[in-house]
Amino acid sequence: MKLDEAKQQFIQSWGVLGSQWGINRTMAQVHALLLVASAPLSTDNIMEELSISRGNANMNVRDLMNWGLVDKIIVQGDRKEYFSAEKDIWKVATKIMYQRKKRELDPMLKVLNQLTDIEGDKRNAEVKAFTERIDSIKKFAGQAEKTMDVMIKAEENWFWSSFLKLIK
Amino acid sequence: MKLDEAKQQFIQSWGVLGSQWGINRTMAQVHALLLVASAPLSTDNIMEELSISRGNANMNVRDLMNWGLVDKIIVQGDRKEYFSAEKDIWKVATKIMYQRKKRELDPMLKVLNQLTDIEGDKRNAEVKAFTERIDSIKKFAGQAEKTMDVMIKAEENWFWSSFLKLIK
DNA sequence: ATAATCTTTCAATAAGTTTTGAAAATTCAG
DNA sequence: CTGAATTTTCAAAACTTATTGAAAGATTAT
Repeated sequence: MKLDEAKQQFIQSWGVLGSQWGINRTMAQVHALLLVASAPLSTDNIMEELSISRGNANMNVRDLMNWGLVDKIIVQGDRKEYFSAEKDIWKVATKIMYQRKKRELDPMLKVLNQLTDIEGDKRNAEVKAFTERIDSIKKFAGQAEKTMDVMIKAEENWFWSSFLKLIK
Repeated sequence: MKLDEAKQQFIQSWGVLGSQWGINRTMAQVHALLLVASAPLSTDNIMEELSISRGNANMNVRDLMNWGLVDKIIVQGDRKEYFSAEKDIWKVATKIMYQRKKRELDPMLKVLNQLTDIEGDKRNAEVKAFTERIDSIKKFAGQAEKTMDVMIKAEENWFWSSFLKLIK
């Protein structure tokens, strides 16, 4: 396989994966493009490489910057802005984890916490069953949140080496 | 808050969360409904409670059964089928993890493995940079997969107690 | 076998999401 | 300040995914 072919392949596949992940397909493609680019790219480069509109390119690059996956690069004597992706895969993963935690876990805990204090007899079987179910979900979500926090803060080697020791 | 109100609240919120997760909103609502129901429900019950069509109810219940999150219950002397959700939250979580691994991680590894063997000089800086980047992603995804496999197979107490020891 | 009851399928439609492209806003050099 | 270059916004259009509901397919009681 030729290098350019492989890059194309990677970009397309990353896009498909992204959509299976609930991440916008174009955002995933822009990310992939910047990941395998040998130098920072401008909005025009991105538009051209992915055959997408200016608005689309701009929007997705900005989302990627908000996720902390892409940085803006200023080149002296050039009006255009250039963009470059974080290349350390552990950092990429923790940043994605952080976003998913924020979008998935945190709202869940928020909702669960609003669901305490049911009116009526606490000894009533129905009330008890419901409260206990919600509590077990809450407890679980709390543990998951702690785990993700640890992973997000962890240094790569520390985390994997400890984990592998643990599961051995 | 009244019990029925709290249940409604939980169902609606679980649905919203589901869609933020890339899980079909109705599927999440059906799941939530069955999670807090005090007895198994029929398709008609589900249609009524969630104000959805028969086709929709049927389809989502079947998806939930495929995920292993819901079981069909047969009641003697009743033609209708009833449905009941897995209540053990750890089992629910591992089943969801399994589906996500299948949809997200496995295809990623498949793609990455196709991207080896780039033609041309292996000492060429561009080729080298690309290959190394793909390899680091592959290595990472492989670790993540192993970790999820461990979690999916793990018994609840074993997993949390080990993990908490680790992060302490 | 027949009819009643229930489940499944699927084409049409509705709802939701992403993309475009042109206009508005911003930035910067002279 | 002016005007060229660039980025940002956003309403409309294209595309994608979910839902409906009626018809077809199963299943069971009589």
